[in-house]
Amino acid sequence: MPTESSIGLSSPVAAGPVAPGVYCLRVAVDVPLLALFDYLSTVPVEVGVRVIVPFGRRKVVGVVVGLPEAPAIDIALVKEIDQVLDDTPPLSADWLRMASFAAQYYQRPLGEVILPALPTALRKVSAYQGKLSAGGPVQRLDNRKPVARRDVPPDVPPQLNAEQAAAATAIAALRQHKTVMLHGVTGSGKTEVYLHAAQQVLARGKQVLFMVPEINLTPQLERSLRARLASVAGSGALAVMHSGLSDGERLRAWLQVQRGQARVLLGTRLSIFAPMPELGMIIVDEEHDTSYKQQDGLRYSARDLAVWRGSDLNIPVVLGSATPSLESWNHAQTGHYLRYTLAQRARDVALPEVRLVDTRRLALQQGFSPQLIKAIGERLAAKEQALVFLNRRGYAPVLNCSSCGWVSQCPRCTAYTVLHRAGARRNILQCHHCGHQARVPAACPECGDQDLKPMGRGTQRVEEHLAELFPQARIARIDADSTRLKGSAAALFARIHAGEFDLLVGTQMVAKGHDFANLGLVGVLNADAMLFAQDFRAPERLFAQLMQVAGRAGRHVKGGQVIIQTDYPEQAVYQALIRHDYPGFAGYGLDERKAVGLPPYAYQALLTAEARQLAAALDFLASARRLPAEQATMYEALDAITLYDPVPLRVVRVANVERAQLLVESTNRRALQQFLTTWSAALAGLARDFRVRYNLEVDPLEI
DNA sequence: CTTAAAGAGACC
DNA sequence: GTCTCTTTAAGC
Repeated sequence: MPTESSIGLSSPVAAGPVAPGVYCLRVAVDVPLLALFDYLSTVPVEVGVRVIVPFGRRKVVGVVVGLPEAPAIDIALVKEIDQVLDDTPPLSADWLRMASFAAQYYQRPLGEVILPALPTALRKVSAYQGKLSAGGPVQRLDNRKPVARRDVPPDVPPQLNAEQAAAATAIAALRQHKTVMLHGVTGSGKTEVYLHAAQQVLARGKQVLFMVPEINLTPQLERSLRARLASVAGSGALAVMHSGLSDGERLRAWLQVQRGQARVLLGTRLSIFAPMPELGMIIVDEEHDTSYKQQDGLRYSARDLAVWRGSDLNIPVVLGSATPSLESWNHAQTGHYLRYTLAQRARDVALPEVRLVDTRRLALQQGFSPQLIKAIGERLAAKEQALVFLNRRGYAPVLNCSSCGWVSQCPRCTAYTVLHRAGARRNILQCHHCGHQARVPAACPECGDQDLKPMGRGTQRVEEHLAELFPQARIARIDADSTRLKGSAAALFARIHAGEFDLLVGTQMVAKGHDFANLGLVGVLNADAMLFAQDFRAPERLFAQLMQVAGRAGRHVKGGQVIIQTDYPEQAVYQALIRHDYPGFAGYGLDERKAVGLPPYAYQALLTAEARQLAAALDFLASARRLPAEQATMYEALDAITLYDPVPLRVVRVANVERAQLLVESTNRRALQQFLTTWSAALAGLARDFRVRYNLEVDPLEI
């Protein structure tokens, strides 16, 4: 039977020995079981210490999370631990509290939260085999001194404007937890505010966690952090953490922050789980960015956990964005969050003019309106750069038969395959869901017609067309294909910044973070594709994306301009964009959400099932849906919970697996949590009966 | 009669 | 998840 406190932590106070010289340890191991496991030890061990324990036939690394007075099962069945790996706990009580909260909130076993959060070297038994020192615990955490960083001369902080100064001063003055929303238009200098506030926190001897959505896109941020923080915290005070690090690099960064040698951690979502014993402030830049949500395993929101951790540690949390999530904006509106607005661009450059081109009655040339072509020509003539932006969705070039209407489709997924250029001359069809590749057929497989044409415009075709229109222009294409190789993205952006290109064609990748000095025009070809997506957050995302890509224009050059081609210029999203009016858009969006009872006015969880046959997935979900009513006595406040009908996913089949989902909703977060805890415990058995795989996601971003 | 593949269940 | 034991099916 699972222990009563199977997820929660038990008291960290050492219980007395079970017998003279025998201690009981409650250990979390990385298995998908909602239980903790008790072991015996002949030496006292503290909570937060790693141990090697026998688990079934194998040995695994576990973390001591409790010291119960006695084991939860018959003591005769309890095994003895193999080894103690740490003298002092590398994981503090507050770190374990956060892990425990995440495990409960996201309905996962504690061990599945704790162990994957550790660098691989610290959770692999193999790392310790053969290193046994006789009689005592093995060498635990690496004790090397951090490699001294090359000194960077501290640069001179630019003068803050009044808005920046007010925000920075107020944030730095906070001596207890408060979540601060820093709402600043692109180019308003949010980073300066972060840096100023961070310096104050560092000067008080505290550590700072600085989270960004994607680290590779912001090398300039790392540089300025390094330069600016050196004067306050010394060189070597910055550690960087993201998924692109090697095991060794990750371990070193983890140890540096865990020992307090690094004073600032710059990292992606996974850095929320970094142990920081003297954490004094958490900054979440671009808080609306969906990269903060982990999409597999423990599906946590690093931004939400940052707010929780800040509250638990009683330290300030700063959420910055030009286009905050409606969840965060709502907290600011209701006064839960403190809000500071940066309305002025830091440099003396006006926001770009946003123009809508109504494409309903226009003859488009390969997707380009005459207005956009003309505007591009003008910018090129003025020796400025122009960027053509494409939404990936609905715009990928599928292969189409002009006589029978056949469309290239993936044999394993309910999705079209997309035409790609592989190498110099060969074309292939690739599925974006499962990666399946096929040769381009010589003739239509349905009717034999040889007239197969790509439909829709991928970046490649847009690039080709622009080359025809502007033969003298040097064109760079920036998408997943052209930046596949490691380091190639950085190299391409370096060439762009060096002015080697006149015209840029790109997808989402170009929207984030880049400061193109000479960019005067941004053209958006197919904004509408996202407008009518079934996901209720689609307009919010479209607004954020367009606002962000618009912000690339005219950061330095005067008279920056954005041209958005649309069939629906009257839509609220576009109207708000013209006015650069995020608050207006957010107010409208929140009213809509309130009217239909969507987040942030409701809380959701999504149960997804997959099986070879869709029917099996749907049957499982239908059964899961009936469960609460059938076992009503096990549940509290069932009437606060809405269970919707199971439905197939929009892309039903991926890699020959068919998927369906069931949405759970409540206006009461606590009730939903209670429900999920009871429900999820029953799902494992049910899934085995139906032979389906399933996943329960709390606060899903896409439904 | 032998071997392989698919379920069941524990894991402290 | 991983490992083991048990049952059931396929192979010759």
